[in-house]
Amino acid sequence: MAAVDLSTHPGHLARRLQQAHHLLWNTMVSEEITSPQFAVLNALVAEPGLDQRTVGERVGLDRSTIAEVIARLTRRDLLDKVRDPQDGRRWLLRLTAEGLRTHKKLTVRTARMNQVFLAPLDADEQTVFFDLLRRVADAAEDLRDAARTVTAQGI
Amino acid sequence: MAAVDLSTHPGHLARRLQQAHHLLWNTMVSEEITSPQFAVLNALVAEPGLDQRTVGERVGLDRSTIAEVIARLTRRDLLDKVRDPQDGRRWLLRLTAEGLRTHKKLTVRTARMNQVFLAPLDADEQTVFFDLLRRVADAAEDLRDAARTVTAQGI
DNA sequence: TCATAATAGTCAGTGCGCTGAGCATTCCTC
DNA sequence: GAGGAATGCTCAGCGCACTGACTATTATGA
Repeated sequence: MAAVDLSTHPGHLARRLQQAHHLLWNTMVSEEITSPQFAVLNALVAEPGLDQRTVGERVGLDRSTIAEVIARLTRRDLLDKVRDPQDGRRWLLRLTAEGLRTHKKLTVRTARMNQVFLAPLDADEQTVFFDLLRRVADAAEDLRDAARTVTAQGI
Repeated sequence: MAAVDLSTHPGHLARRLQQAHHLLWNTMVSEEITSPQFAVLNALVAEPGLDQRTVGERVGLDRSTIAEVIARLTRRDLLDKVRDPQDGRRWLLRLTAEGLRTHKKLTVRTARMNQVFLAPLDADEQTVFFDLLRRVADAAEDLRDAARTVTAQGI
């Protein structure tokens, strides 16, 4: 009887928002390529030859997750991994021709999907929506980085 | 060269928001009980004796996922499953004393966490934030339901 | 009443996302 | 130049989340 109203819980809303997005993505963009996979393709269009860790940083995925995502994209022949001759620890990543084509195709569909997704909001509200979302996410990420620095110092 | 700015993609922002939330949850609420697990406990505090499918509906999880979440909570002795004597297909769910205690404890911590999470926004902005998030998520869920109805009719 | 449909739940398979441990390579410093 | 720290990556393990196929049970209706 002390139950809480989940609709005032940002975490619950964030999860529902992502589920809704995932569903729309599957029907309007692609059933093969996921949204995080598209983010990786996009990062490599912007900066070809990035290493794995940096790509992960760009799209917000940790080292383990980015490795799996990249493995799937490589399996689909959408990108190539090459050892960095300057640093034998790094894999340098680059889209294949097929990867470029896929990125181009999905960019168009993604734009369409975003319109549908945001249709309930008018233009001003969309601007506010992005602003608020970004500010909350950025602040929480700063908290994380701060916590990591502190624990890394053994405090 | 035709790369897109991901910060204008609601799906990407939703994912980052959830990651940020997950992290804060782990540090401020619990490393054992996850946010979806708490949502299930909460639903059963509000309505004890619900069946699995209905709980899933309340918290926004499909039948497969809710089954796993409930299995974990059962393993931790936070809830009991009993066959419905009226309908042998159903499992009726009810919190244990331990489950109730855990819910109570986490409710307090969750409130604290939400304050920190939303701290970057002032009170008015928080209201707008919830409103926009809810409207987008609701609309997308309606789209899903519509799509399901249509495909179920074989159109 | 008896076949069929609908419903609740399980199971297998795929993918995202995290932590912690471990390996190889490179960098730094003495 | 050699030892130790830092870095890039992999691997194992856990948990969320979905679909599609399956089982068991109940409901429906000719």
